[in-house]
Amino acid sequence: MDTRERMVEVTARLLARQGYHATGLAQVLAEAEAPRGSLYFHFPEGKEQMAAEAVRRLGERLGVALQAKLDGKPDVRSGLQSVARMFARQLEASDFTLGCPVATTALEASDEAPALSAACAQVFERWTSVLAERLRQERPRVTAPERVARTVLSLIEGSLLLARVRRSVEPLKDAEVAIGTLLDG
Amino acid sequence: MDTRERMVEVTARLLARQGYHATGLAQVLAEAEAPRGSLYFHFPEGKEQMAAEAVRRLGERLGVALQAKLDGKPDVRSGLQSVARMFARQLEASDFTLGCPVATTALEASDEAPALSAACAQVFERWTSVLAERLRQERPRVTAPERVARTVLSLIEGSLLLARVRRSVEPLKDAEVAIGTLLDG
DNA sequence: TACTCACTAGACCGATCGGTCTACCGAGGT
DNA sequence: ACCTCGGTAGACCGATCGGTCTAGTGAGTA
Repeated sequence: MDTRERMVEVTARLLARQGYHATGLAQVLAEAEAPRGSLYFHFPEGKEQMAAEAVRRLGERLGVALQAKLDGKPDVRSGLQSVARMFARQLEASDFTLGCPVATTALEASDEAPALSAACAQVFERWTSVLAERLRQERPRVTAPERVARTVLSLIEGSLLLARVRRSVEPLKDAEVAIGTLLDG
Repeated sequence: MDTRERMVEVTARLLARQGYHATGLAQVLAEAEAPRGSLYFHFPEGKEQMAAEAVRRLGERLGVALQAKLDGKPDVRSGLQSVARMFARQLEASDFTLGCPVATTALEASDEAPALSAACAQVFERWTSVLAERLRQERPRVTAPERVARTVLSLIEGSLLLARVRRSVEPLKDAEVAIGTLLDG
């Protein structure tokens, strides 16, 4: 794994856990065992550019996982509920430090780091399309699958936020139930 | 308004807009027109303590507003939908810089600032109870109003996050519809 | 007047921030 | 052998971070 790769990977991990501002370049470089010079060679625009790249990677990785979960289950509903359970497991296993990998960064960036914010928006957009596409495919007659997808994503994001702060997976369990209501109720 | 008051007020405003790490003491002190010494007189534990106080204030303020909205509408459903619309208005009016006033801080604090994180948790708890209480009162037979309240709060928080990042109130409009489904569907 | 004490005022601290700069290394081409 | 050049290495920069410290101020009390 080359230096650039290691830097992106480390940054991604740190962004997911502690967000943008709490992640210093010194920490990234130490964990990636890379010198400072390499950072500005690979990312001429500096920290924000590297973070944007890391966010895109996190987004794609989770996008693929999401796709897989949805394809691996008989219907969208159970697929989404299994996603909620996956997040619950991840939260507990990480002592409530790993929720949505980009949420913290997305909020931090939203009014001072346009490039980073754009990367986050792009990631959310992708997740929404994955979900909407699967909805369209399973339920051809549903109107506005994008809206349904966005609503479910909102619910999951919100419950991840509450769960993390509360240090309890209850909000995710509630969301799991609510997903059923939203899709079929 | 005394010095302490001004500091809390300024901190609250800045936390809502830019979060915890992006809010430096220098900025707070400048905007509050207070000297550095006063900060550590009023908040011996420093920045985190002051931020926790500001978060509690933000929480109570929004809690009261929430209560008022719910009491001022004929039923919980229309009350909550009006809350969603209020947030949509606020987001647009602020050029998408003002969503949930504590969400950014809550995520940032969740794994490195326990006192601050606790204040955030407390705030979310309060909002949940306000909503649950109103639910219990309007629909005595509903089971687990706390769960319903938490679910709706998750949905609103998530849609505020998406809306802010997307710079569009669409997610909030979708949430408004979904609130109806969750409560009555 | 003299003493107290809650509070203001801001100089100062070491640490860390993100970013720049120059020197260097080493594989590939000629 | 020599040069080029993609990339490493890390010293160094000014700015800013949160926090500490001492001096001073001013209203209240005896």
